[in-house]
Amino acid sequence: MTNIRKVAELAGVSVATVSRALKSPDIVSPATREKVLKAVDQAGYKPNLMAVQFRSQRTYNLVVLVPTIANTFFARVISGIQEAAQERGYGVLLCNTLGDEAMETQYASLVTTRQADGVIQLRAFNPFSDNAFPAAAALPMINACEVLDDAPCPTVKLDNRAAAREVTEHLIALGHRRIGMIKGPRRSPLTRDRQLGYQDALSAAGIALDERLLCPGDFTPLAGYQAAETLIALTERPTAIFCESDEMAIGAMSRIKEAGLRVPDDISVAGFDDIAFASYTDPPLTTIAQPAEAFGREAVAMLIDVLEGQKVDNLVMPYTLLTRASTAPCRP
Amino acid sequence: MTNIRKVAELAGVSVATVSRALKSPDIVSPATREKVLKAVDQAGYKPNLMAVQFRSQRTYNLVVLVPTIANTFFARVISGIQEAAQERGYGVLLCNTLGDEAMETQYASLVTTRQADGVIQLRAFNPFSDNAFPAAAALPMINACEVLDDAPCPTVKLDNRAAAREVTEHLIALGHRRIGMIKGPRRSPLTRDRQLGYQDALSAAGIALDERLLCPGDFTPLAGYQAAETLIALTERPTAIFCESDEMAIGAMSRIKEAGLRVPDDISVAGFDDIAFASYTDPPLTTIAQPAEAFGREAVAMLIDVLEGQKVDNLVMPYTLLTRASTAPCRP
DNA sequence: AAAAGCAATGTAACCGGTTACATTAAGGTT
DNA sequence: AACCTTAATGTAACCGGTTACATTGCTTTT
Repeated sequence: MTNIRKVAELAGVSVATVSRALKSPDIVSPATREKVLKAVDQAGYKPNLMAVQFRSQRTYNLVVLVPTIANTFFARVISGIQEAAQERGYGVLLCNTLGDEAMETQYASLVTTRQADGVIQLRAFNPFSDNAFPAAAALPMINACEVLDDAPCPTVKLDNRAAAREVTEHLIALGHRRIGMIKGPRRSPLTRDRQLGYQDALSAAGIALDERLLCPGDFTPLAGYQAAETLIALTERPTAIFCESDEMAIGAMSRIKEAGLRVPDDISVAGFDDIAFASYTDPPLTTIAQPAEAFGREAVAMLIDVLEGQKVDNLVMPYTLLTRASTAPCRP
Repeated sequence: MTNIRKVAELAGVSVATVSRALKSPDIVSPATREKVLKAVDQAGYKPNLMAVQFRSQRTYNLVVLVPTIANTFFARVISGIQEAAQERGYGVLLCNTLGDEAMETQYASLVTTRQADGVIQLRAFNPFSDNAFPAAAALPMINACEVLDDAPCPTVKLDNRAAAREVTEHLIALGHRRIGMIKGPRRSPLTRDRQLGYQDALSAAGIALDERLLCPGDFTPLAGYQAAETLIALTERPTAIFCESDEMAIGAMSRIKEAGLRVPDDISVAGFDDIAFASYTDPPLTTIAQPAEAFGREAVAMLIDVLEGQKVDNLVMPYTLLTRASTAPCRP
């Protein structure tokens, strides 16, 4: 394989000169530069980036820990990450963790073994919390989307509590008073915040919290389907359901219709995320739009700032309530 | 940072012995091994894998070129790739190409610059076709899912022609004779094969091909929505529509209902891929199930075989027609 | 007992770049 | 003309592992 020494030989200069001609063209004479470039061309020389990286101790790779790539919201976040990383000359090492903490820890350790420069964690878990890592060293990481309360690093998130409150207020404004909620995984701070927002709206409207209206889920259509089954089986069934993800909302609508009920006539349904399918469901889904790609882009920008030693502040992203046909006035 | 020399010093042995104690424990004496392991532990030593990779000229990274990660079918394929790669000790460098050939070429060149060992291309394009690459060298690559006719590498694909024929035969068996088709991008061999299968079924049933029933699309819900608009505006509108992807089928169903028509009563709809939402649409979608994760796993296995110098054969994956409620007998 | 064989370990070259430092040559100053 | 400055280039150390080859010391063979 052609290396820098072959090129140097071909051009009749030293390897240092070749390196300089390519990296800092301004400090070699035009004539030499010309010679070197010709030799590079002739030899079909491409620098062995592994050697470059090894020398500089930078890989220009970022590890991304994603709970599940099958969720279209995360797919969009990853799109944003990938785009921004590419622009800045970084590669993206993807890890679909499925919430497996051992796997997250293992991938995060790519940073300590120098196969990656930093980590973007999209789940509320500190992959460096394992004993294997030196507690002292703050390893380069950004926690985005689903954020730890005591994250050991900068974070990018949504004001989930405010967003959930806004959806719930929308349903209350439509006259609903029995509002079910299909939640995310129990231990997630994201789920807790959204439930708090839901409760904020209820208590502001003077509606008592009914625990039976709260169903756990895991963000999949199946979970939404099953939770809806529970909710419509209640003796006093809800007239509206707020789902913590569009995927669950789609599952819930499917079950509601299967029971012979209509959306929104019998039950209004609201989701969260505004995935691509949200405007193509029947009826189109009322939901909270999150700037998914921007989440990814910002996380990359912040991580690179961290890697470059700059000070980085936490970021809160904006959201929008999109009112579509799946929510309508309550008909008693 | 602690390196192998520090460990050697601490253990009172040479660096070579440390290296051997870790890599081939059987060729050092038990006593020495013990000493070395203790020193490793004490120093908190982790090998710098960048150095290892540099030395061995293997990165244990695979580049994956995916047309769009936002498509849930590809998200599943990537899951499979990631899982298999992880098991075999490889990382996955993801590139969401959006069909941009320059980007694909750029990422593929990571192989020539030794930042990755091989490429899995999920689109019908040879990223090494650029002049920048030496034509002679067959670079390690697998072409999966959407496969080139003259792929310069092993391939994993579906028998798209047979699958499309089976869907179309299913519709014909239900009595449909005017069957619309919402296709993929014009130049894709995958689209061509599926159209051929569609035509095979038609001609076997003695139905003449009507060009007006063929609409191009790009696999997104929006494309399906728009194509359906065109189809239902025809003076003699189709009684069934075969979509080349579930995402388009979902868009199409949305437009059909918007027009006040019912699925399947007025128009049957069939998709392709069996994405997670396919069973939660209203009505649930008849479709072709593809083993998406298996595609990914097989591609990884094949690529690693290639990297290890083994001979690799092309692979054809199985499919299944899933008959759901979106297709029903034709009512004239 | 000398020779041969072998296990365990050490020495140092090596991978392919980058870069601190040394050297050379050319131009400018007094 | 001697001295200084600066630009251009060369030399070689360096990053952190791996491994071919050399060395040492012990055991076995004849």
